[in-house]
Amino acid sequence: MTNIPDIPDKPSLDGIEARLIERWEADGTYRFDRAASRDEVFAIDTPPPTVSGSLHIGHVFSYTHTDTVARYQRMRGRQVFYPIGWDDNGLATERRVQNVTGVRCDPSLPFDPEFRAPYNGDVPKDHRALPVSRPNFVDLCREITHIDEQAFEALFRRLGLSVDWSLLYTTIGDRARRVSQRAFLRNLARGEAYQQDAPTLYDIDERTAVAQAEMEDREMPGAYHKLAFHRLDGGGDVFIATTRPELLPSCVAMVAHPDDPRYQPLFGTMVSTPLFGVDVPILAHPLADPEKGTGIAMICTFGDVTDVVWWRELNLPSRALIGFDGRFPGEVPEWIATDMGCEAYMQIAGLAPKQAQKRVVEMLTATGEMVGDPEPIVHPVKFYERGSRPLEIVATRQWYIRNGGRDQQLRDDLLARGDELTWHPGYMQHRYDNWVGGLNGDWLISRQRYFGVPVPVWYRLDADGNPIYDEVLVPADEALPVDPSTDCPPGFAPDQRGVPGGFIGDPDVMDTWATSSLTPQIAGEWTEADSDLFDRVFPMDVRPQGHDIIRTWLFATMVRSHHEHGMPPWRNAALSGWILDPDRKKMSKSKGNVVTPMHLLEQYGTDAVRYWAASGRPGVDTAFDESQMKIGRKLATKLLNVTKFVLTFGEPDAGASPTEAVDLAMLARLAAVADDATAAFDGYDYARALERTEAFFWWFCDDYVELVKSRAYGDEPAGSQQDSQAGSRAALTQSARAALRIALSSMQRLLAPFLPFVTDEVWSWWQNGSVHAATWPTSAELAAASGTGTDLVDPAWLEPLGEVLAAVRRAKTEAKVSQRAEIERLVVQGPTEVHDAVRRALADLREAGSIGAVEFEVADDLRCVVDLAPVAD
RNA sequence: GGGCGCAUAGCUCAGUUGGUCAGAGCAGUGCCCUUACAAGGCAAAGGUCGGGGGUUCGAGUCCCUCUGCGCCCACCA
Repeated sequence: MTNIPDIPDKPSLDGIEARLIERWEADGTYRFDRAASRDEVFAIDTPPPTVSGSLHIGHVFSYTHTDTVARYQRMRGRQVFYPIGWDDNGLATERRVQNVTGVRCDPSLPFDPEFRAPYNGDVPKDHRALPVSRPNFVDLCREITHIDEQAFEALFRRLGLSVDWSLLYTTIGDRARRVSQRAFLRNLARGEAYQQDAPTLYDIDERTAVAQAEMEDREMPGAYHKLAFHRLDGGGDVFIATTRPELLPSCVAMVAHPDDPRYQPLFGTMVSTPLFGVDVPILAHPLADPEKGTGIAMICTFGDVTDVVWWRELNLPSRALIGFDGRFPGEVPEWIATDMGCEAYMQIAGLAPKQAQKRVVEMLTATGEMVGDPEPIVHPVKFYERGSRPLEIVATRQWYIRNGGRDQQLRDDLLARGDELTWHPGYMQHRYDNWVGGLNGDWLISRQRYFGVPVPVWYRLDADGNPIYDEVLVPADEALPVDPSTDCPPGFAPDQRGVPGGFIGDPDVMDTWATSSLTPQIAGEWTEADSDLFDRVFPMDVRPQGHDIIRTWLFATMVRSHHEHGMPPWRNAALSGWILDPDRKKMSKSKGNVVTPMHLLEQYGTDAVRYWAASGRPGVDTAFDESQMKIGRKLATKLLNVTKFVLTFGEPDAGASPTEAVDLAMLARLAAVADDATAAFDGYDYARALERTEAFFWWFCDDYVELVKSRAYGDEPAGSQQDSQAGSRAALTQSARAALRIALSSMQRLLAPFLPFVTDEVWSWWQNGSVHAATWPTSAELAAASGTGTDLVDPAWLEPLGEVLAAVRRAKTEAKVSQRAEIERLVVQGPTEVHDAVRRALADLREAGSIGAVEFEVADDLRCVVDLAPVAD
């Protein structure tokens, strides 16, 4: 079982990371066995980090949590499927590439094989982005992400993640594109994916549609403008308050609540809009809020999401003006007929909303149709989460996947799927339920961007060369992945592209979530030729992720799995909290309070940083705290030293086993800790497992080892007092040495998920193989190893024993003498149970405390009287 | 407007079916070169468990309510 110990004279944590990372890789310590069956496997749906983002201490935090669970399950004997991927496609990457290289994509340009990016970082402020072709741009994206991915890999390896690096994938890679397109086409075939021409939230800077899940509200300054609409019956004016007077030319109606007595008489009558003189009806709808503004609103196509609802439910015409470029068209729209209206419109033609608003207000002021000054307010405005200007609503043709946002049955089904998961912590399910319950439309997956998985379809062109969007041409399955901008649909030749009667490729790519929602399928090699992996790993055991992306990643993955497999993609969802800076603000790049992780790993050692991370309980936001890392480093150092100490005694004799009460009690206490840690890990509560193990470990070092070290040395007992600890001195020594080693082995394994480096280092001093391939300790194992079967003594009596030991130390501390100082006489006052406890370990206690005589007195409470020996000088 | 979470020593946090549950670590203080560890060890001190009600023989622990902080969601003219 054991080697000859190979213990350094001066154990050190320095440099162990590099050495062990290399050994793990060479030995395949974390290699997944592809022959394992599903019930032998523990499968993890690892989050693929967005490599265009910055390396963040948050990565260290949450990935460590998952890694501790992976290591635990591996030691429990499961084949751990622990893949890793990089999420590299998508708009985030495009923006990073634009910022770093100083280019922008212009899909109308031809490919330039000689192209080189003008910059590599440090783009001057006054630089105007250089237009490049789509293929050139995509090449640049691939280059930049490759560099980013190497930095991520370096960090994740240094962090000691026990992922199987041979399973590495990227979301722009061939397999991910193939799986993503195949899943989409199957959604399409089943009617779960569809296209629709409808008002869509649109980012005019990025020139792409965005999904509900990607929107966020921001508090923005605005102002109520009170405008006069003129009743056609000559009954005077009707006043509305609006924050967007520039949308006046898009007004299609006015609306008030059906129960509002102020406006009931006007329902069905017409008014003329100020400035533009367009006649619009006054209508009733329950969404109108009598409390807001003047209680009556103008409906524009489209100012906000409510306008879309009104437009749809009241069957109103569309008078949309703001286009893809975010500007008003240069021509007067047909519905503005009056000379004055045309003149007014020309004042804002070609302008962006902000400038248009200024002009419109000036004109309204001039005509007297605006009452009073604008009243400043602060109100929430919808933004793309990565955007810098408010979203506009533009009518466009887009692809959607059904997610229950328009279908109560599907919504209920997906809510029920949420119930099938076990959530850690449980209250996180509320966020899922909340989100699914509040969806107001299907999932918009098409993006008018470039670096992503192409929507894998083409459209027939009619005799005039216009696309027939109802005639969707799909690729053959074996052709996947395809790029419709260069590949041809089945049955067509390249020269038919773009010509009447021919075809045209869909120009869009899919949202990055449309691909990352398939991580179980991508990592599991779903539908891939010659692979039976998927059936061995799906459904997966756990999805670990941040709680902030329940509405996006978790939900999207659930939607895809529900459609494709009719089941949840995992059994458990484990949510990590965020890292807060010491002032309890969320760390983010924009706040400038981000801590980069690599230097921390170098300064404190990986184990120490992992210790800090693992102290953060599941789902709980945790403050960044370097003092915790110092404690973690102390723990790792202590493990080095105590291992060295225990192993110094040499191997116990063959057949030796713990027999002494204090040794057996220590092991019994450890057995309870092992069971506690096991239960905690089974519930994904790694933090609790660590806390219990750590508490035991320090008690073991500070009390137990101090108590038995003299006996373990084999020293002759001091003094001649008859102790209750019977048996030959040699047998007592063997008992201590055996117990120390049994405990050491268990503690190294219990700490291995948290401190993978130092535990494997100390394990290698006396054991074969890696600690990470060793078996997780259990109470049954400890009972067997202690040679007593299950008959371990109740460790409760260790408590009063510890108190007596502390009392002895206290007396010496208060007397300001060394802990080695001799004690002439110790009187233990207390109940007889305390006497019994002390007697069970009397010899150990006397040697540990350098105690001469021990006397006992019966009392209600435990007290010790300590008579120090006279100082010798 | 709806929902969720948090509020325990100066700091970071444990306290899982209500009954040694008032704890740990850090910081601060004091002591000790003790043969595994001085980038260490030992110890003393620190809190009316956010406020107020209630249930109970008994409540950080359950219920109600209030306050503060944070987060998620919402159709925000």
